[in-house]
Amino acid sequence: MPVTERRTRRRLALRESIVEAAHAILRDEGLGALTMRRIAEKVDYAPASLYAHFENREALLTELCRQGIASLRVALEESIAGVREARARLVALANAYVRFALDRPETFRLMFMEDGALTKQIFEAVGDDDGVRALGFIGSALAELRASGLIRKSANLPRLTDLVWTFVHGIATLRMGCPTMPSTPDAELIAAGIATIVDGAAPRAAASAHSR
Amino acid sequence: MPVTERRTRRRLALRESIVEAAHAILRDEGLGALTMRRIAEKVDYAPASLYAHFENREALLTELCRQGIASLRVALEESIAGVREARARLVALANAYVRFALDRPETFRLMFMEDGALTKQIFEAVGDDDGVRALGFIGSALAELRASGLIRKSANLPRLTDLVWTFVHGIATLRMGCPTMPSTPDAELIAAGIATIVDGAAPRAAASAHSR
DNA sequence: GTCTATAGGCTGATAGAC
DNA sequence: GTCTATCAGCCTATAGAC
Repeated sequence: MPVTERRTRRRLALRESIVEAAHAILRDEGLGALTMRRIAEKVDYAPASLYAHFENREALLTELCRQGIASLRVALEESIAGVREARARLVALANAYVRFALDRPETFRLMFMEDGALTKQIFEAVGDDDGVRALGFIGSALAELRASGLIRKSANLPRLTDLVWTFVHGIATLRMGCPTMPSTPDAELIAAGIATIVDGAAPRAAASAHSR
Repeated sequence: MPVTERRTRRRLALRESIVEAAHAILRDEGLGALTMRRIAEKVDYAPASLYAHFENREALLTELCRQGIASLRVALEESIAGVREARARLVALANAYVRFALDRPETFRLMFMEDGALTKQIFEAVGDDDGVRALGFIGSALAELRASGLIRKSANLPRLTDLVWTFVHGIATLRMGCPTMPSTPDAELIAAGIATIVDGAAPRAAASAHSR
């Protein structure tokens, strides 16, 4: 039945264009401006029509959140493509994370700073595909550092991962909420932070191998 | 003129009760529920009457923000009262900061996560009294560590302060936006983070004086 | 200073015709 | 599936009487 197939294709295309419009509004005008009416206007449909494609506003936000996580994963993945040294990869990941937050602040807000319950739910629903894998990049780099002897065998990898993540998340959120406050430039802060964390877990004798 | 004095006292008392009501709503129901109507209802006045005491809603939010910063300063100050060791003071400050964020999430949100412009303005307006001094506690503890030789003389103190602050802020914001995510318990994460940062700045030979 | 009344918006969501 | 019309509510802020 090629007729129904064409139909569902069209239907999906419309659904996608709704999400795209929502995405643009979120990016350009913020979450507060993201109303069903505004989206409808942008896709040139009546507001009521959107409810044939999304149960309600929250379902739409959930979809935006989902796509945001996928984007972040891609950005992180690209940031380490071709970077061979595990330590340099950590720095690249940190920079990409902060850049994502500053480039798409409203998306980042929606993903991580708005509603803890929603965020948790999304991360769980998305599962291994995107959410957890984003963190996995950090964990992998650290595991490689340990395997190559730059981090001591006894190091607590999950805790190191959490250290890196909270630190990087702190830069992103502080930059967003308090733009001028940490006066150290991002790149310098990131470099110093990663160096501190990695060196802090180095085998005793080689502790200052990379520090100045 | 004791008559006008009584009047201004009453006026101030009412103003304060408005702020208190607003504070309670913010704490219990969140920023979204903080409307002029809701506040008026709580203080048992007509909505329009509030405008005799605050120019508009934003002025009220600004006041809440101001008081939030003062509270945070007090919490930080109390956390280090009687703690003699500078290193232990850093840990106490970090714990107090995170605890404040989790105890009063909506206030913390308003102060640091909502509107960068507002936050910046408040911090500047408040001046040395509260805002900057809050950070000063961290800086002072680090300066003392340096003076006592636990941190090397060449250490970049402002950068170390930024490292500590962004790290701690990261724990707070991640806990709020993504409650279950960093699986390391707060206290452990804080202890590990502060230890890493302080030890990372220790004089070369004594680098692992405190680490296990 | 406090009130009532209201201007002048906005919102998410639904009923029911087509 | 899409529309129009609308429900039922919310909001900030102001005018003007008292």
